Amino acid sequence: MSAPSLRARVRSEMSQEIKDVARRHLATDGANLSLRAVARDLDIVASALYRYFPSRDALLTALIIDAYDALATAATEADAAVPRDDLRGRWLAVCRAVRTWALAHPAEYGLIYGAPVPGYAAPQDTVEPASKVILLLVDIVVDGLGRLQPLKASPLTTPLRADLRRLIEQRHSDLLEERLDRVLVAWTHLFGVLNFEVFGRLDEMIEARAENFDHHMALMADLTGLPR
Amino acid sequence: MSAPSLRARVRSEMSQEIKDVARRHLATDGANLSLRAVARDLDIVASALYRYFPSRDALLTALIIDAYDALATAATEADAAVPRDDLRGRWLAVCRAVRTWALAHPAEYGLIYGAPVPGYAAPQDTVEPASKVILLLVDIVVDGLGRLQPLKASPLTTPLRADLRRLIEQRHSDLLEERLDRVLVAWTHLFGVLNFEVFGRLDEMIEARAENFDHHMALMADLTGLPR
DNA sequence: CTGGAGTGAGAACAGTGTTCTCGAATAAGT
DNA sequence: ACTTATTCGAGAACACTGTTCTCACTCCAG
Repeated sequence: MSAPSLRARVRSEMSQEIKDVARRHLATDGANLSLRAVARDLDIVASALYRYFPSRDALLTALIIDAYDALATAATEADAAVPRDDLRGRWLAVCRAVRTWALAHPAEYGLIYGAPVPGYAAPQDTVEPASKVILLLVDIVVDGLGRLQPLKASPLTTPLRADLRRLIEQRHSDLLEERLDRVLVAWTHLFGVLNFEVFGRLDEMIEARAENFDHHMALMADLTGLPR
Repeated sequence: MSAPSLRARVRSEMSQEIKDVARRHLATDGANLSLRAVARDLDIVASALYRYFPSRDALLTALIIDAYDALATAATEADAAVPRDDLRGRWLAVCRAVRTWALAHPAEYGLIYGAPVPGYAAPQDTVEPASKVILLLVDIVVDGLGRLQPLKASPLTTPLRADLRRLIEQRHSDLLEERLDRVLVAWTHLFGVLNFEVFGRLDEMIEARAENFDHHMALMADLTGLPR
């Protein structure tokens, strides 16, 4: 669409460069990101950053959104690379992609799945990319309707069933509440294992991390009723 | 024993008071804890804090240790209040106690189960209280040996089995590798749900939080083979 | 060609963790 | 009981931080 106005182009390039440097600092300093240090690396004075991001929080928010997006595309691409009817293959591919990304970018993972800073309200821009992974898992199960294994009974209480019903109607898929429940269990577990692994809670306990992860996610596939 | 030397007593009282104030600040400011703000609340100058804690990190470490201890005793007491042979009752009591504590102290929970700051190595003092919850869960299962339900097959790879074997021998209990594996799955899941709930990832998804939690942990009890 | 917008530099302000020095108070040793 | 040593808090100082303002300079549009 017409001229991106050279100035606008170098501007977005500069924004990108700032985020890249900030990301690099994130990896070593964690969430205590120093604007002045970022500026130094860019041979720029700190106040100049404010032409691109109105505050430190805004920069962090941009990094958070980027992280969600990167994770989502990694998972989506992994899913797309597996034949549609290989449900377990897709399931494992998505889970492994999430893990691979998380291990490759621990600081950014911590930014989005660690403890949020109190008072920092996640902007609306983050909710859509944040829900991408669970939607992928749901899609896999939906694609398997008719071939899924029956679930061992585990009764849902009425209020919980209502929550599930609401979620199903929002996306107007036609899953049973029990089935969606299991997907949510699996989704919860996925990030439970990853938090433990990325945050170092498995150190000196489990050495066979990859095997452990695959095993956990296979159990979750069973629990969800994916056919073998 | 003997004389706690009045000076040592007021010293430990002061340390306690500092931690209390710091805890209060933690709840509102998150991990960016300001020493000077804490000092102000105590009508003390910031440098005076260094008589009690050699650095800000040291104060945070003390808070972390306290948090682990508080969580561990909450869980232990909950377990002790249920008849020994009511395995599922004990299981649910422990899980609920962890949840209750986490929801009552979200900032401290985030401190110990959120993303760790890079470069901050958890001191040795934290590993023992940190493993208390999983040990409680293991104990419940061990107390049920002979009454446990057989596990649906889900083969363990050799390296993973070796990890589990090593853990079993460290504590010289006589669990099967498969059984310990399920306890670890349940343990992982416990903190997976709690991270989601405490860090707000269930907002606008699940309203029936308590029911959801109980349901998840009951599923984990099933998966571990606790008799009904 | 000229006004206006976009950009970066620099100074300034309030806040931070940390170190050091210096009196005052308290405990310990003789 | 008197002196010596230790502990404590205050205060100043240093090197940082995020943020705001003002001031030049450059670029593009009318």
